[in-house]
Amino acid sequence: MQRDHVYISELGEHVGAEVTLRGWLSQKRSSGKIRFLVLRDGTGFVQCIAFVKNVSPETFEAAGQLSLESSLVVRGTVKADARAKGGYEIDVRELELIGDGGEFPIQPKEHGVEFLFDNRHLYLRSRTPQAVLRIRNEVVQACRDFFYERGFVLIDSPILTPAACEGTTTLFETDYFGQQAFLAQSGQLYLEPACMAFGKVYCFGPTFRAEKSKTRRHLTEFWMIEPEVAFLELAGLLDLAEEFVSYIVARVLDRCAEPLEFLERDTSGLEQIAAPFPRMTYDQAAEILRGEEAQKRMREAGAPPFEYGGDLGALDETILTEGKDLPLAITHWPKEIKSFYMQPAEDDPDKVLGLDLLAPEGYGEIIGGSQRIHDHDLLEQRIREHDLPMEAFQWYLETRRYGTVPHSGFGMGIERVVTWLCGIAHLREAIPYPRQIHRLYP
RNA sequence: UGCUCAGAAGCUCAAUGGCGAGCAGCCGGCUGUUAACCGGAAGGCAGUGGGUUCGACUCCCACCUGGGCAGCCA
Repeated sequence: MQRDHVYISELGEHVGAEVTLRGWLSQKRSSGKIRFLVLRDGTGFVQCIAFVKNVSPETFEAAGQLSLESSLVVRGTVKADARAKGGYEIDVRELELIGDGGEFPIQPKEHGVEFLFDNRHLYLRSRTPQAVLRIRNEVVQACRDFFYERGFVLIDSPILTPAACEGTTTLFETDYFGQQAFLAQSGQLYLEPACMAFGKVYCFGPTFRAEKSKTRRHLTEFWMIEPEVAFLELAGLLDLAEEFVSYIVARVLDRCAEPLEFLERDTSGLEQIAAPFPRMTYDQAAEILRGEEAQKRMREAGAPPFEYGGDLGALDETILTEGKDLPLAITHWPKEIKSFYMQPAEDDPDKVLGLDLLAPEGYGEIIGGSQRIHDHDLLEQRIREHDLPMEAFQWYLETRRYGTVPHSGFGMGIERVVTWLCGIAHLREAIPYPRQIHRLYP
């Protein structure tokens, strides 16, 4: 493509030459005879210097008048300068204002959470969101590459779904031409039939949970990537999950050094990550959580004590993973606390072949999955036990009626992974426009 | 939904029951700044409603709005 301008990331190829840059004014400082304009164009930042003797009086005056976030065309000479961040500066010859920045609400200073997210559409221009969202971009691309390279076929699942798959309380309800419909909370039920057609499939899209969660680990709309594989059993699923996570981490370390550094992410732990990960059963985890040490921690934190048979709480997950570099896989869960479609363990029918993968450093669950029940009658029985509307599951049951095979899959929350890799505190930073119980704007 | 914290200038925050500052914006100064610096003017019915008091941003009650934590889960 023929261009008459260059990007900031390309400045190294143009040292000594006069170039045209296009972007936004991200910072400015001025003195009597010299003005510093920091330009941002999406590929980087560069400081442009307007010196009174090198530009016309009009241009010098204009450089002083510019407000933050004004869009600009800058013409000037590229100079290598040791004083410059990034190594280059622009000796400005000419400035052209495209759009005045006005009184830009986001200032180079601290702001409150509410203000920043009320202004998320403008906050995206700041460095921190850009670093996080670039890492998100890499995570998503790595996921797609991983599955593509291994012959998985992308099967997009519907977002508008007819009936409650796992109970309606956590689903957003909507009206579908007079019929009740729900926003999907998982593509899994649609992937299981698809894996009987393509063998290895995955879906990747937004999913919706109407839970009134108010924590740093929850969004009402988030992105989940879900593989589903025919003839795969729990052991193979563990291998797949570990290989998958290792691949993503390696890709981000390889290609996102700059944003990781900007976020001041200590990557020493991430660099250790490679399959296999430590694995334990629910019973083994319970053993640790019922230990003296763990119980004491829970009392001190005022957290509810762990009880055998129950799900893991946030502190439980932290106790199991803190100080560890590798994620932790937990399998063989009590069937009462897991979904109806999970395959029972052969040697212990009270346990199901579920898999949770906990990120290290207390970042919590990033993957949840299982081997699925492939026996028609057993699945039908489970649907009945869970008081689910049998008629809504007829098509799902048919996967088991016609040439059923053991199969397994999992879902990975993209924002959870991004939050962990970035080492940031809150999931809302990891998605461009977060949706939370108290946030539907912008 | 429960517990907890907080609502004051466009933004971020001080102040024993008797209203202040920084940043942004405006005016002016400075040839190397890195959230630049220096000077000046301007900017306020303190979330809403009630109560206590000579007097309430401050103490009490209710409500509203949001943050943090918990549960639920990715």
